[in-house]
Amino acid sequence: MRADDLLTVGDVAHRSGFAVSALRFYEREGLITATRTSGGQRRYERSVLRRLAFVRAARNIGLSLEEVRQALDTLPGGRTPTKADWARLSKAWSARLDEQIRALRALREGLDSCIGCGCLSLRRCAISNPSDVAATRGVGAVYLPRPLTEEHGRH
Amino acid sequence: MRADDLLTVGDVAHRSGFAVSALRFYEREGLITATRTSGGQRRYERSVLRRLAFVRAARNIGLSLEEVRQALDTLPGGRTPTKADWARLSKAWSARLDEQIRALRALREGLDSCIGCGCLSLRRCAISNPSDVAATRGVGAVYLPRPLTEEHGRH
DNA sequence: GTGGAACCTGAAGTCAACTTCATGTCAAGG
DNA sequence: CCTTGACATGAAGTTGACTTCAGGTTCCAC
Repeated sequence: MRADDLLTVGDVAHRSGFAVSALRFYEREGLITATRTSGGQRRYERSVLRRLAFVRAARNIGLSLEEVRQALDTLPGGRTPTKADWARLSKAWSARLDEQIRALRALREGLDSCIGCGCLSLRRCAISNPSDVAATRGVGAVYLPRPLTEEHGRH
Repeated sequence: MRADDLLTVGDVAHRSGFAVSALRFYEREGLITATRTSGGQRRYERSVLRRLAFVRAARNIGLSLEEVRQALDTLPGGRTPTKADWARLSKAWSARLDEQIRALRALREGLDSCIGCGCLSLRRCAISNPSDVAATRGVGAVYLPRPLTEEHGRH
């Protein structure tokens, strides 16, 4: 960290928990931006940390990078995102999580009714037929998040 | 379908909802087996359908193919699996689903407490720190299933 | 006995989200 | 000034779960 309050990739990696390679990747994908030194090295504003916190949170909820990018794009260009911005975005996540939980419960419900019956029929078993599960609830695609990783904790 | 009750790949693909290419892949991976005609074409026993129902169900729960393979390997070699066999295998899923639901709820809980607060801090926010969420509940790795796909319905 | 759908194989491609590599440049403490 | 750790780049590799491709073979209803 240096006198002016710009951060190097190393700083940002350390403080965000993302690998340097991931930061470069995110930049290519348009999720974050950086200024450059005269020598071409990246320098980040402090606000990138919040943006990255957003990215991590969204990824944990199960959004793809593309979705994260789109969400970030709806943030007002110039100014720092406000609480209202954050609330708007996280509200959508809430519904998404509800949906995910609902889908899992439906699956669990089906499992309970299947355990011991040994049905596992391609036609009848709800566990083997998740699209039916979703369909009977009148919902379209059901998205569940990728596995939560542990890799990013204290280190 | 032919007189003897062996099924062709096409039959199995049609009735299981898996693509022919997936069936060949599963065979290479040791999830299913097939006999061959004198000409080298695959012929499946009817029981492969139940096995595939298991695969689909397990995948929906969120197991990797490797895990599915291991589970299937515990099935008794010679005889046809009984209901009890299938029940034993699917019983473990219940805990797994519970764990997944629990993890999602923890996430959702954190989200609720975050909405509107705009915290999104890398250090403080539970949504940005799922490993903490998992840790405080005293559980190890938290696995969530891959997205449920719709592709497999009527067609 | 034949036409054509269905089948065969190994190799390569796909997708997401990154990581790793090879090779070369920058920055700053001593 | 110089060393050396941090940084730069584009290209290629990784993983899981398949799909697609190219080029040939089999099956079986007519």
